[in-house]
Amino acid sequence: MRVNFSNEDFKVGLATSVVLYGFDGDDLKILIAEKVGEPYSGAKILPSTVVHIDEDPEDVAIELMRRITGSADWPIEILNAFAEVYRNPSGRVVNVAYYGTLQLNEALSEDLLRSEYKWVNVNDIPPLAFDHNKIVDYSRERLKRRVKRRPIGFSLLPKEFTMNQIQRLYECALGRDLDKRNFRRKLLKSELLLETDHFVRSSAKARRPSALYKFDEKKYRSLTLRGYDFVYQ
Amino acid sequence: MRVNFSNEDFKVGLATSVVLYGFDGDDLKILIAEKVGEPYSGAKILPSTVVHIDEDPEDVAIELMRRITGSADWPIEILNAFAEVYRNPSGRVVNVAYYGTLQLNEALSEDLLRSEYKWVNVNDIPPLAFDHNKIVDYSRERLKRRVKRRPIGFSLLPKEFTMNQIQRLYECALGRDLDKRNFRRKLLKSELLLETDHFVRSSAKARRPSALYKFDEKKYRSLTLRGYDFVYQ
DNA sequence: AATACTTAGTGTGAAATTAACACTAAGTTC
DNA sequence: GAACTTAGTGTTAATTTCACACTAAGTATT
Repeated sequence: MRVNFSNEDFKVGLATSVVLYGFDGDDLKILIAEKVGEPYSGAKILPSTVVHIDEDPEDVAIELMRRITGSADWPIEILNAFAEVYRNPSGRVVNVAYYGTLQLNEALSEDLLRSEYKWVNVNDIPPLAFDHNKIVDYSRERLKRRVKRRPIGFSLLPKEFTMNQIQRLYECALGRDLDKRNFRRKLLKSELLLETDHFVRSSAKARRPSALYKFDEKKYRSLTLRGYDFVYQ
Repeated sequence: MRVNFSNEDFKVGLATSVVLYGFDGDDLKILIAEKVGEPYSGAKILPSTVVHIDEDPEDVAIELMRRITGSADWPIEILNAFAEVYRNPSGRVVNVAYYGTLQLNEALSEDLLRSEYKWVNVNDIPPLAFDHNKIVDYSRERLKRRVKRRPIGFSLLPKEFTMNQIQRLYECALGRDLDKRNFRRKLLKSELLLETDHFVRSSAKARRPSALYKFDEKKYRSLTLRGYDFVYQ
């Protein structure tokens, strides 16, 4: 079998986009940017950047995430190559897309307030340039599957969280309501959660404070590495 | 956000490789080719080809499959982009890989005997050039997941097949033994199988012939389209 | 015709998991 | 201390999963 490239074949450009998920306690959100410069100036897009000829798309995606969020330590995973022939006036571009999950804390929110990035509810994604809506849809399917099989949700939660928060996160990711009692039972049985002795008021109106949990990092890591069936089909 | 390409960035080559799965009744196999021409002449590789600047990798992969097997109608699915920076002396190449499942019938086997392609047992894959072993591993994981969630296995079986054959296929794909009684029960309950009134002898020594089943195409298609939880976690 | 041989095909019960369901507990505010 | 709001808790029935071993059918051999 012969696989011969001619000079004409080396004219593709590489880009990477990242779908960055955050959870504010009520809703699952992703980061959207506004494009500057032609083509599609002013259009909404996923955070994206060029991958230069000597770069690994994953490294570039991680660096992009660091530039946006200030940290490169959020988990990131490849989604796919989006390689359809679409017209970008400058030439053909293949997009290697990633998705990541991060803890949407206040500091991060404030930093981003003064930036070109906006958190958008996943149920309310505007039309995006290129095929970026396709990438978002793809990442949501992936997140849904991951959440079912692995305790990946934790990377979206703050260090300490209430049962209601994590349940709400699962509901957002899966797109359906879950039974409170069954959810708690299932989660506690996994033994991934550690009770803390902290409590919070969930809202101004709330009377009884709710207990805060954190997760058992060691157990979490070992379960994340090997393929463990977590909660919810 | 600014995403600017310079001319220097449009120097990537695109290739596609396909992992084509076949099942001969006993073992799950994939097609391996031998590379002609530098680099890596003589090395084993996945069936691969250049994607020209104006082509969609999926179309190219389908055409490649047609060239090899004589038919473009086998199901094919994208795996991923394998985009690490590895040295191909002619330039940087990003590989968009696919996997497909086909019915390994006798006609096809004979055609391929006189070709450069060889069926290789999935448990016995030789070292391949580039990062093709990585692609194969990735495709096996994918197949494993698919087989668990969808009745995808059928595309690997002949029109009519025995319970033992389909069980063996599942065992190969999942890499573990399954209980005969439980397997049959589960599969029959799915109502995807139609009994035929045909029988075969499974081997020369076998005495009692086994019943042949086919699958209910309509039901199969509807279950394949929506996300249906099939057999085996 | 009887026997031996080989693979096909079948059922049951225990254990675990899932799913549905509604009330009491705790703490705050008025 | 009463009212309010959200937190937190148990049980039961239905379903699914898993482990396990014998009989049935047809062919070949004598």
